[in-house]
Order: sequence, then C-alpha cells, then structure tokens
Amino acid sequence: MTTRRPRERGVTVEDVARAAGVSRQTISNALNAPHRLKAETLERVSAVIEQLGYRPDQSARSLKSGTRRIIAYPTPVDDPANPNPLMGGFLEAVVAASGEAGYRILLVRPRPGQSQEQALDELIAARTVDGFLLSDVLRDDPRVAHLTAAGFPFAAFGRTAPGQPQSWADVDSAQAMIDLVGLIAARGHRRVAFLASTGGQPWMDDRRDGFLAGARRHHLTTQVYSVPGDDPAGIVAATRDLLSGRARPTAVVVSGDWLTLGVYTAARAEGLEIGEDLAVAAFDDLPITGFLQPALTTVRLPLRRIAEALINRLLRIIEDGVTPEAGLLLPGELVVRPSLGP
Amino acid sequence: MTTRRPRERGVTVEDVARAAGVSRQTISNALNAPHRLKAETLERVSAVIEQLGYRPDQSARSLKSGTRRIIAYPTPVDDPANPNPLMGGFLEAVVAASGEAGYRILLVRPRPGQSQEQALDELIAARTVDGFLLSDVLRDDPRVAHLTAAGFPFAAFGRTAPGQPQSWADVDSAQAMIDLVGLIAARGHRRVAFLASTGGQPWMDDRRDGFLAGARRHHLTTQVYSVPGDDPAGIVAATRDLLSGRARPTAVVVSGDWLTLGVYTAARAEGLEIGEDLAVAAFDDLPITGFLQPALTTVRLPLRRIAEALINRLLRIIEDGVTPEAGLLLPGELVVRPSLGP
DNA sequence: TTGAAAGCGCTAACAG
DNA sequence: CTGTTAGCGCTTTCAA
Repeated sequence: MTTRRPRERGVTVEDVARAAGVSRQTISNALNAPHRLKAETLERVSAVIEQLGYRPDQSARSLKSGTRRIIAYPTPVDDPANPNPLMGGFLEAVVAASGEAGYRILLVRPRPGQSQEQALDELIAARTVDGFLLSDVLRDDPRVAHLTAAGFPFAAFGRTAPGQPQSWADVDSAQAMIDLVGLIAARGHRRVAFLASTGGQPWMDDRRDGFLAGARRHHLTTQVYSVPGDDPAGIVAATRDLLSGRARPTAVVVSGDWLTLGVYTAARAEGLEIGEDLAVAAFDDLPITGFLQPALTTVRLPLRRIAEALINRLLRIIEDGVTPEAGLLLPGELVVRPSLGP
Repeated sequence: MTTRRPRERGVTVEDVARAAGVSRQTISNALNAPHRLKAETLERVSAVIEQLGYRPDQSARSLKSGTRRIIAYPTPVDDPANPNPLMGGFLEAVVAASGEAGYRILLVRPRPGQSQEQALDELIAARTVDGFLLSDVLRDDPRVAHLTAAGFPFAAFGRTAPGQPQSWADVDSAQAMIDLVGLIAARGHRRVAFLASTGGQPWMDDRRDGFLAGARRHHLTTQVYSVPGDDPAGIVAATRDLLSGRARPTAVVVSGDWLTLGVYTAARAEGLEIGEDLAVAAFDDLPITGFLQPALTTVRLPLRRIAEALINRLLRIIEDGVTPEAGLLLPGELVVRPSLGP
C-alpha cells in the first residue's frame, strides 16, 4: 500500500485572506495582534481561520521570528536492560511544565562520533532550539562551560560552578540526609553506618556530606563504606563485613535505594531482622521501595518542583534575558516506612 | 545579571559564499549535492564551512523543503508519584533508533482543554513534524483513526484495526504466555490460576487469551480472577481467596509484575512459600522483579526491538511513502527466576 | 560546473 | 483600521 501524498500544500495566510476577503496582514494580525482589528472583522476572520483549520506554518514563523518554542533535552544514555526508573517521571514533569508555557521538548543526542559539545554547537548553529535543559550535571560539566561561553540559554538539574550562570535547581540532598539522621538519632541509634557506591557523581557526595554533618550534630559514631559500582555481590559482601564486626551499627543509611537489595540480603544472611535488629534507610524513592520487605524508608526526589523550577528559569532567560542570581535547592521528602523500625 | 543578546544573526550561506569567493548556490550544493562540485572547489568550500561553523538554518531549510526531520511522540500522561518505570527505557531506544536516521523526537501533549485529536491536527496543520509515534494504542484508538483519515504518517506501539494502515509493532504477548504456561506445565503443575487487573487495555486481553490458550493446550485446570484497578489491598484479598479454596492452584500467573506484590503478601499470609508451595510468574520485567524475594519469573518486553521496528516503519512511510502490509509481532523474553520453583 | 532569480509562508514596518 | 512591500535563509529552477 503506497500512500505517497504529493507534499500537500497546507492552507496558508493567502488562502485565508482570500476566503475572508481581507489582506494577508489582517490574518496575521488576527492571530498576533488581535487588538488592532475591529471587533467585527476579528470575529469574521477568526471564523474563517477556524473553519479552514488554518495554523501558521511553524517553520515560516520561526524563520521570521527567530524563535522556535522548543527546548532541547540532551537525553542521558541509559542502559535499556536496566533503565532509570525515574526518567519517565522527570520527563512527565518537564513536559507538563513546558507545555503550560507553550514550549515543547526535543530529545537530542550526539550522533555517533560526535561529542556532547559538538552536538550542542550544531543545535545552536542550526537555530533548532531556544534553549537547553541539562540533567545529571557534574560539578565541572563541559556542557555548562560550553553553553556559558556561547552565551546560550540553559537550565541545569544539578549545580554549576560559582563563576557560571546560576540557572540551576537541585535536590537539597545534604539537608534531607541531615533530617534523616536526625530521625534516626531520635529513635535512639548511636552507631550508624553509611554505605555508598563510588560513582563520583556530585549528588552522591552531597548525600555523604549530609550524612556526616547530621551524624556530627547528634554525636553519632559513624562508619562509611564505599563499594565500587552497583554490583550487588560487592554490596552484599561489604554489608556482611559491616554487620559482622564487633560494635556493629544499629542503623545503615544507604546512598541510593538500588543498593538496599544487597543490604537486605546481607542482613538476612547475618540473621538480622530489618526494622527490628537493624534500621535501614536510603534515598531516591524508586518504585521498588514498596516491594521490599519490610518497605523501605527513603527520601523522595521533588522531581515535579525541580522540573517546574528549571523550566521557569530557562524561560526567564529565553524570553526576558534574565539569568537567576542564585541556584535553587528544593527539599527532598522523607518517606518513613517500616524498615526504619520503631 | 542580564544576558539579553541582540538576537544574534548566525552565519548564513551569504557569509560563507563571500568568505569562500563563490556564489551562495555553490555552498548549498556542497552540502546537498556535493557530486556536482569540482573536487577542489568542494574541498575549499568545505574548509570554509567548517571554519565558520556554518549550519543551514533548520527553519529556513524546513520551510523550503517541507520536511522537518522531527517525529512527534504524544507523551502518555503519567502519575508522577508512581511513574511508569519502563518509559525511560522505551524513550532511550526510540531516541537511539531515530537519531541513527537523523531524526529527533519531539515530546508533545494536548494543551489544557484540547483533545488528543485537536493536538494532532495542530501539529499537522502547523507542519511541525513529519510523523507520529504512538504508544499505548487501543484497539480502536481515535488517534489512529484520525491520522489515518488525515493520511498522515504514523507508527503505533500496539495494534491497529484491520481496515487501518498496519504500521504497528507489538509484543507477542499471547505467544509469550503460551510459552510460559508450557514451562509451568512441564514442571508438573496441573491447576493454574490467572490473576489480572481489569483496566481494559488490549494487551492485557492478549495476555489472558495467551494464558488460556496455553492452558488448553496442556489440559490444565484454570481459574481466572480479575481485580479492579491496581489497588494492592484488592489484590491481596483476591489472592487470599484464591489460595484458601479447596483444590487451590499450585501456580499463579499474574497479568503484570506490579500486582505480584499483593500475591507475595497474600501467599505469606496463607503460610505458603513462593517457589516451594506456589509458583508465581508475571509479565513486564519491571526493575522491581529482582527485588522480590524470591526473585520473580517474568516476561521481558523487547522494547529496543519494538522501538527500532517502529522507527523503521515510520521512516519508510515518511521517506518512501510505503506503508507496511502487516503489523509486526516481536517475541517477549522469558526470564526464569526462583519464584517459579524447581 | 557555476551563477542569478524566484519563492517557500510568514510578520514587521510603513503607507494609506 | 487595513493594505502594500520587503525580507528572514534556504534551495530549486533556469541560464550561462
């Protein structure tokens, strides 16, 4: 079945103008500056527009105006066998927030053999988008440096360096950890361990720093374990080691929910009941947390608020040319579930 | 800090032509029909293009050519508190497949008060995209009907009706279920239950039908339970009911991984050991499956292959005007884990 | 093989 | 308040 259509020429201003018996400009005005038309004309013209289903050609309009109403989101590369379960929720929030303002999200990715910076340059040079939304931003992210140098609008989920535009929003991981440790201390724990995977991501450092700050504040005895990568076996081994020592901790804070599987496994192997003999808490609130037995205490990321803040800030830059003076930290939400114990 | 830039005029053909000492047309040819240039000229011109970082303006090019190299993906509305954990993996695969072919994905969504169809019409009329990628397609999906009527290119994750263009790809849920039931039968089970949530999605029907077909083939005694919605409490109750009857099933097949939490809970409440007293299998291979104890036997969706097939088919329609004769069913992958027992 | 001219559909500037 | 003119940057004729 072949459906090759002869590149349909859609309905244009010309058509509408003729049908309404006015000039092309009047049509344009009806859409872009309705106050300039006599109420009666406007009504008549609008009816014709409606009836013909006329929409200004996006490309023509963009060519003229120089604005695309599109935001590029460089999609993080994901392992399809083990995809980031929060990506859908973040995009949901981003699409909702940008759609509200009449912008759409274009998913972009460097072509094979192309660097991140080259991909950005191409999008800028081809004037494909009005700005960039960046996520998983590192402390010294080359993309941020590049966009800053190019003077092109962006907003970052993560944090930028002091000399760079502060158009970012991030989870206040440190504060959330401090709160979490406070809760643990209030429940009488004195020896608390922190278990982290060493990926080098800045947000993981923030979590660790927050943990340490909280522990210091409550005079807790701490122990910090780092395991390479996300290898479950390594985590189980580390946790068993942690739990088999003398003076073992009565609570374990884990840098991310994903690792807790290993912790649960190890605790069982050591004959410890989670929530009874050992309190466990983590971070992220992945969809899995309800599936652990007992359910996991964790910190929920404020993805919706982050997305809204990022889009707001980006549009302020794009439309008003105003770059925020300071970054924005949004609080994580403590979700207390049985793994924390009584 | 105000960074309002005076709407930078990027580098245009004109600039490059002047710099290279040739006409505008030669530049255009160098990019779009290099074979028409003398090798030496081409080289020289390319060097200048490279040096000036020239990229044809996307809008101008689109206006002229009528092609956007953009595919719209109407993003399913997601519950941000409980996001679809597979969305990230699907988008990853879609972005990779389309990027390969030089297309990008635009996330779209009806504006407040706008219907799905109106949103499609707007994108078509404004010539914003070359085609649509649809997911979560219902058996009689209004979007498919609308795009078919408009004669606009699309590809559907799901299945279209017989009279409609068969540009779809889907998981062969029925066959995967038949295989799964075969495996269960081979392990000696004679009484098998099917537990489903009633959402009315066609793929859920496919799964049930596959289950029944498999059971028939192996002469198994079956029992089908349907629970409204995804309410965990309802599932626990139904499962307890199921398990407490006389002649209770020795295996339970669940329509989706998500529901198994309730099944596990109910089984424990009945004093049954999963994998020992009761075999459990489900569908989707959500990231949670490894977190259940014992780990869950399930069917993995071939999202990467689906995405590739959809993009392939869509581009065939867009670029060659050729609509596939038939839909494409891709096999799910049986992932056997301890919940199925010995 | 290269150059000149026209026009894609739209809107901003100006004139009536 | 409405109409005319020009041009955004590109590519597709057509002519040289």
